[in-house]
Amino acid sequence: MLDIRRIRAEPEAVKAALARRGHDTSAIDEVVELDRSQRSTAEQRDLVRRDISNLSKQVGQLRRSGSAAESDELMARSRALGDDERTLTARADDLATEVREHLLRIANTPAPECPDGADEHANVVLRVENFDPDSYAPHQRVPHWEIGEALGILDVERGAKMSGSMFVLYRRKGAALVRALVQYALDRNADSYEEIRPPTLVRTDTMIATGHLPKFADDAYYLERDDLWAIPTAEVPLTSLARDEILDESVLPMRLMAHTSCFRREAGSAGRDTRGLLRVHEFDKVEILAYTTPEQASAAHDDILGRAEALIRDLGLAYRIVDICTGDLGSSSARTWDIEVYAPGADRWLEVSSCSWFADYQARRANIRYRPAGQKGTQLVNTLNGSALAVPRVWAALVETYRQPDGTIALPDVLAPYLRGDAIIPTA
RNA sequence: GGAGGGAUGGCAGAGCGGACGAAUGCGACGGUCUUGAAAACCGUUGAGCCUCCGGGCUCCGGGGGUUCGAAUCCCCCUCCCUCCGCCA
Repeated sequence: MLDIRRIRAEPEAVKAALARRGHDTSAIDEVVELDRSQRSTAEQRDLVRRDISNLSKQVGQLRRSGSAAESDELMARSRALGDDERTLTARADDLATEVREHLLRIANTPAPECPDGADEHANVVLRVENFDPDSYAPHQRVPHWEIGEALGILDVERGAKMSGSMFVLYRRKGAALVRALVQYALDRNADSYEEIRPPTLVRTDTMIATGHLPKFADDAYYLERDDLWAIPTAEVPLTSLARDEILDESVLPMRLMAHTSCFRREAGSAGRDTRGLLRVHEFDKVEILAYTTPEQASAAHDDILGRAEALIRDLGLAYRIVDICTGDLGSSSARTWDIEVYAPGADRWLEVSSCSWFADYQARRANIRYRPAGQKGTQLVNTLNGSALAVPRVWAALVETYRQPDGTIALPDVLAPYLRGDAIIPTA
């Protein structure tokens, strides 16, 4: 969430920044007003509390020195203040809750460099790599759902039978390829990212910390009986790893990575991209994430993008880097770069990575701070993360790109060690 | 799932309802001493909010309650530990 003091100090600047996203800014005016009453109510409450506390101290002293009549009188006066205190406290608490509820629903302000635009059409393609639309042969122009079925490596029908549409089942070398991609991504980042294997079911607070709740509850799977949420990305547990903690500056930047299943209801996109692996409810992903000081954030953002890009590049896929515009930016993010991979069979660009800088927006929700060396006090960290590798769409692009004239698939050699030495997927 | 024990500052660990934001130890930081370091000694050392910058308020796992006054008493919840049961 945003800093209430910043909103208080420069409401117009914050409104202007949110307007770049196309968001309604009336919530800012409301929160400013609520905050004003909250503070004045809290101040009145504090004054009453001070009086009660002073009277109580005197009562204690009088009791020891034995003036019962005097202490009885002070007790009566203090008791009378109790009602005021309760009323003011209740009012101040209600207002504080309202302020927080507003703040939790206000998006992050986009970075100044973020391109302006209303929706994804205004995203800016920064670079296109390894792509020549005329270089694809007819045997590569077959969509992966057809290839997958023909080779017996992707079973959409059985997936739907056991779990419903948009749940898929990988088989044989298709399943091995999932595992191979996961391990490839983990191994390539093990030099500076600590591997974590977090829970995939988390509490509500954990979902709030990253900004996935309260606003986007419909997008997540929820287990009512146990009050737990299925994570949509490993970003969720990894961001809560340091929740409510004060880190030593020497541990920053703190880099983490995790392979998890990710669960998405895709409530808003029913009927869209339903073929094959374009959009599925459950998928594997390797996420990389960093906690940094504000000064380290920019370099960490470059590092995350660079690592995600290197994985795709070394798989030999065609891809492009996209600068997400203000209208398409995720609500917690200040700046996001996507990597999209070209799938020649589906003939589409598929988003396979999203590398985001959240500034201190998530850190404030999650209360993650550090002690700047040599200074007293604490400061909020910055958080950043990116998908190192999201399996299904990369799987799809690989299978389509590397399909041979004879229908087999010759995967890139970098994956061979993870496929028991054999990067060929034979015809069934 | 059943029975019992616990949760206090960076860590360890005290804390008869009033002088407790909290003893003590360790750690960390600053200083003295030393060629330098160690040891010793002295001092400092939780977080947050508001402020008319004088100060005020909150926080002892979380939430309610009793009281003039709660770390301390009562109730509920969460988590941790021990034992039993079940189990990959």
